[in-house]
Amino acid sequence: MPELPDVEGFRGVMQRCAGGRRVDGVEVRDAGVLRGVTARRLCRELQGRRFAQPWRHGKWLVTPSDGPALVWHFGMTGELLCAAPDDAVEAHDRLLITLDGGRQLRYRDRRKLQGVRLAADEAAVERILADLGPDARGLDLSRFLRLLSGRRGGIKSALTDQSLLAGLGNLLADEILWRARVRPDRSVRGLDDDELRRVHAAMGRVLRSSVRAGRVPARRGWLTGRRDDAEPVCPRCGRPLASGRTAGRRTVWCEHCQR
DNA sequence: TTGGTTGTTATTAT
DNA sequence: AATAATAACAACCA
Repeated sequence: MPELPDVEGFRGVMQRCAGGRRVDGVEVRDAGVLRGVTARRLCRELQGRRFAQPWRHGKWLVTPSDGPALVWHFGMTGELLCAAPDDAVEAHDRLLITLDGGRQLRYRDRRKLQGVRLAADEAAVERILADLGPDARGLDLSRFLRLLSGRRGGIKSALTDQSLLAGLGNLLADEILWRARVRPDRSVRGLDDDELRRVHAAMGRVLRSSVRAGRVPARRGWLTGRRDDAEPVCPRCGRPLASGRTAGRRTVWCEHCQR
């Protein structure tokens, strides 16, 4: 799941559940989600700390405290939940953080492709996020055009390159390009001004709706709502959708609508 | 059993 | 130097 909109949702969960709260207990149920920190040290460093305002960059969530910060990445299957401590713990709840005031933050992740890091200070956070481009949300047109100018290679691989701009994943990239009527395998250099503007405008609209929904919505009017159908058709023209591999990922597009 | 999956990273190739 | 392709990571589902 987690692309920019999902992580933005987790930021909200974090803020509502843990903002201003103190850590009363930490339970690591599966240390496989800890990156560069042992369960012992995580518990020791976090115990008694008070969470401050969480923030997001791309697909990363940073949750500072009056001590160290936690830096979260959700991989393909991670999520952050706010629970009551006596709610049943599920099989993939890997980390439980009990807060004062009677709530519990839970990191649930089936595949454990990413996880949680501990950053001692702001500089350590910056080091973790150092290779990311600017956040895709709120990127204005002129900055967007500047980022893409001189870029070789395909538009989809550019959009999903986190070091170029941060936050877009496979579903968002396909959705944006479908909306902009641009084929995913087009080279960036081959796109004219109008096409680039359309991609930027589609990015803005898709992100706005997706952030509101907390995910890329699988609505029937969206490509994302069709791509997993047995015989998917374009929501715009009704013709069968094409599917293949671009930038190493499954890619779905409409041969008729996207040029 | 095999293939596929919304994530990143390392390695190799172009 | 940049980009692209591939496998690996891990777990599950069809």
